[in-house]
Amino acid sequence: MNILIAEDEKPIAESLKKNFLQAGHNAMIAFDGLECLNQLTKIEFDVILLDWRMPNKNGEEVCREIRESGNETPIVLLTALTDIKNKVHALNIGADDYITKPFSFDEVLARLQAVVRRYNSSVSKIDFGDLSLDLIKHHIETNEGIIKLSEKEFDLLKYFLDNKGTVLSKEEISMKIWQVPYSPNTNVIEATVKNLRKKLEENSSYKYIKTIYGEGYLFLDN
Amino acid sequence: MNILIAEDEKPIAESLKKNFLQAGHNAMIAFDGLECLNQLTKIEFDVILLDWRMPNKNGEEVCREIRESGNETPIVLLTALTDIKNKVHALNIGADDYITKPFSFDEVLARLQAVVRRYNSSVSKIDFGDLSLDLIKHHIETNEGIIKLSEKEFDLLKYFLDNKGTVLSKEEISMKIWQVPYSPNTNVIEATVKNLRKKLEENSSYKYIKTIYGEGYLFLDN
DNA sequence: AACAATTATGAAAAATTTTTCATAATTCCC
DNA sequence: GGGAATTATGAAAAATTTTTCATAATTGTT
Repeated sequence: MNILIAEDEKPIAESLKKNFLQAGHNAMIAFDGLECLNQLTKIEFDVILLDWRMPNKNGEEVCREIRESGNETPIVLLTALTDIKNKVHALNIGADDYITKPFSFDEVLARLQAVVRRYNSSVSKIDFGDLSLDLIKHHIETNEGIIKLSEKEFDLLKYFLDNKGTVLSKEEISMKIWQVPYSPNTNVIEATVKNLRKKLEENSSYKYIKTIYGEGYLFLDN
Repeated sequence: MNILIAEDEKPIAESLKKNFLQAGHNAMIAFDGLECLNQLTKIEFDVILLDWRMPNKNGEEVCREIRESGNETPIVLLTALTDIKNKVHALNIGADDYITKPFSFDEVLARLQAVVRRYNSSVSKIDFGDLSLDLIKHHIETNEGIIKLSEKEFDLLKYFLDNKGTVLSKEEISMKIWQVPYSPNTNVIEATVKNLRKKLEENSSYKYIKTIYGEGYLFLDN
């Protein structure tokens, strides 16, 4: 996991970082609110551990600004306050969880992992190469914008993504996407592959769909 | 929200119930672990508030059994222990959150709502009436089978479901579904509503989409 | 290299979805 | 109840998607 620690108390921040590294994760420290927001524009984190009290924008402001910018990275608030109103409040301004100081490192890690687990299972996108398939909106998102997909193109791409790295025969593709046994007197599959390839290759430098002569198609990420 | 309170201390359970009802929710009490499991086989709840210490199976056992039965209803544990090991443990046996006693009612409610919100956003189907919209496959599932939806029908239905109970003006619908400001010299909205209504009403006895004359459309479940 | 089998592709045809149009039905308000 | 405004609807037109067709290009085999 890639963790951003936003905490102005140096000993706490560094002890957390040390423990995260030891547990096999990656962690960076931001010593105030502005630095935290700044880091987020540059690097993508899996989770943000955010102190409630910080110089240059406090946790609440930072939390709100993160959400307003459309960033949905899970946030866990670290609060020294026992004041319950703030805890309740935290969940309402877009934080995903909070931990009351003093805390044990085990508790912090368990909370972060729980929050990340929930977030990942709630995400309805599949990333591949430099593209991302939105499973709800049925389109591809790129750095440049949106690629619209027809229904058949979406179904085929999703099938490829669900089976990347394995060769899919025309028989399998036909059953899954057209719900009919493969028949050689149509070439809808080839035609659809062609159109999907075109959309992918016009928007990415990767060549995702390989042809395995005599066997089928193979989808690769890299 | 439909809430199951599993708590053996009568005053606590009943005070919680009273407060939930007052806040406009529905709540039932199970006074021990077995009763809790029993209730769950009969009624579907939105969230379970589970005391850690209970006669006839404690919170941990109940939590584990609920998950083993395939039930994914969000669970919030209520724990009198300050023992951190148990808190960490709670998240690992399938609970979604926990609250340490003593708690304020506001905190309990905020936690429950946060957990339910997260759960709902992680689910890829939206149930309404006797139908269910599959957000990935873009079709409706009924007891009798599948209703295919065109893209515009899906978008519109999802928009209705995301805003059920509130009147949506044609201006709002036009912006959201067609990405253009509403114009009275087209009637695509009416036409699409008509087609969607037809599919819904051919497959359900509910009349989901109400017309609010001069204001817009209102989607209702019941 | 030559041949057969397989895959790719542009363009046309067919099918479906989306939108428009003309008109009917309903609601609101006096 | 009558009239204006709003909404509903069937059918046609337009746009898009899906499939087919004819042919080109590529691959594996000998």
